Amino acid sequence: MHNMKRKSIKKSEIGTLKNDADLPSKQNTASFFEDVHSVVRQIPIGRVTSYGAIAQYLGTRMSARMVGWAMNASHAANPPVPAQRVVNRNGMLTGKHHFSTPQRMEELLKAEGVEVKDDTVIDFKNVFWNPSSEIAL
DNA sequence: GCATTGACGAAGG
DNA sequence: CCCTTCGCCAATG
Repeated sequence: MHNMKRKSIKKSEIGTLKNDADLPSKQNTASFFEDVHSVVRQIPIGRVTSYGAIAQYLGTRMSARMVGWAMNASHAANPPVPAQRVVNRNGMLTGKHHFSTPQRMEELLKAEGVEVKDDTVIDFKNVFWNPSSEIAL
């Protein structure tokens, strides 16, 4: 989104995050959150993707851990980010504890038509959405 | 400035 | 097939 401001992530949420313009060597940090959020917002309803897939799509320059870490700030992003559609490589809802309630993530997914059992997405590979191959550049 | 942690993932045992 | 180790990069104590 052209109008997306780099402050889509509140500094208070990130902590000591400074203005990216003031950090020449780290100017990608702030935009990294935007990139992650942008990708996650493109995940179709009823589909899910993984942290690693997003990392790979954005370029192998950072690890999948940074994607998960970035998601921590997603709740403050605007427009909202459907964080429930991002699970780990096994389709497990590893980020459930970061929602309002531990069961909230599963509820959201089921409401979208994604079957979940035992904190894992059923038929994961079938509902998996790979940004690297699904997003047309 | 070093050690630990983290919504991860791949590799090795 | 389960568990441990390591790499990844930034934040935190």
